[in-house]
Amino acid sequence: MKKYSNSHLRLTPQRIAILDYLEGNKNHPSAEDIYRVVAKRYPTMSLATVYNTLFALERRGQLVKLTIDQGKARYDPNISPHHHLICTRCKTIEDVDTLYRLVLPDTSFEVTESHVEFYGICPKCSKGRGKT
Amino acid sequence: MKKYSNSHLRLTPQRIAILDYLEGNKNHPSAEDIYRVVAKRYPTMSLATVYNTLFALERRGQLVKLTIDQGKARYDPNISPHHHLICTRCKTIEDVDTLYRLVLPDTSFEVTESHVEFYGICPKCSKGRGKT
DNA sequence: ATTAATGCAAACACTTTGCAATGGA
DNA sequence: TCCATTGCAAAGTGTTTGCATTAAT
Repeated sequence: MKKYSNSHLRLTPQRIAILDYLEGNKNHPSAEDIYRVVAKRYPTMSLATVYNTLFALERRGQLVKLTIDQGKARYDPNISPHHHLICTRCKTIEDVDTLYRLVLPDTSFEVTESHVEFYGICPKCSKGRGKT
Repeated sequence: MKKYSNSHLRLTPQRIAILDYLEGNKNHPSAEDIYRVVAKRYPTMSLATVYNTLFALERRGQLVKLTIDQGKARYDPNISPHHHLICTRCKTIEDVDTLYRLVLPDTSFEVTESHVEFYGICPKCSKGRGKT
């Protein structure tokens, strides 16, 4: 929550709960994931409020909406440029902080950002454990 | 259609229409896009049939489902490894055939494939034209 | 003749919207 | 006080499913 304190968000208890959950979160949760957790503490919480808050944060650039999952958005509070490692078996998404210098042959396209997705099998799943 | 002729698909007129439309298509169409086009020629065509065919092709590895668009899958008949250039204004997706050699620091994750997404503004939109 | 594919509608999953009630600033 | 936010429910998208009918092999 601290890192968001200077935002111009109206700090309702619901938003504080969401911000607290998101702070430093590396799980790339979906709206539903977030809802499930914060609803425990705030039983009146509605999914619409979660979406509302996520949208507000996204608009302020304090959150990144990932389109990695088909049909379900995942949210990433880590706004520094980074990439993702996606296990195709257990669907876990992990951060990759390596900086890749990717040069595009087509110079007439103004690239503002780039994102690398690595697909494969994570160590857990390789060992036959994984699969949620 | 020719390139799919050796697949084990039951070749119904509907599938032939879809395969014809997909052949060499560079537009990364959604299921709805495909439906709109093929339904002109086959008025009885149903969206479920489009999904059915897309799934069959995907399962056979003759088509790639892209998760670039939030909430709407896009399909790519180009199955050779390549990357994408996405205009954030007009949402156009263009292919990038450059081969990037991306080395991952984490060696315990078995990377099977990687995909680079470049976001930015395409030439058309830069010139103030774009925006569909 | 077999059996997969079609097409319709209904079901689903995720997200957005409308709006009266609430409560931060 | 004022106006953004909440929470509920309803509506909106995109996708999947069930099932009787149809048709490719």
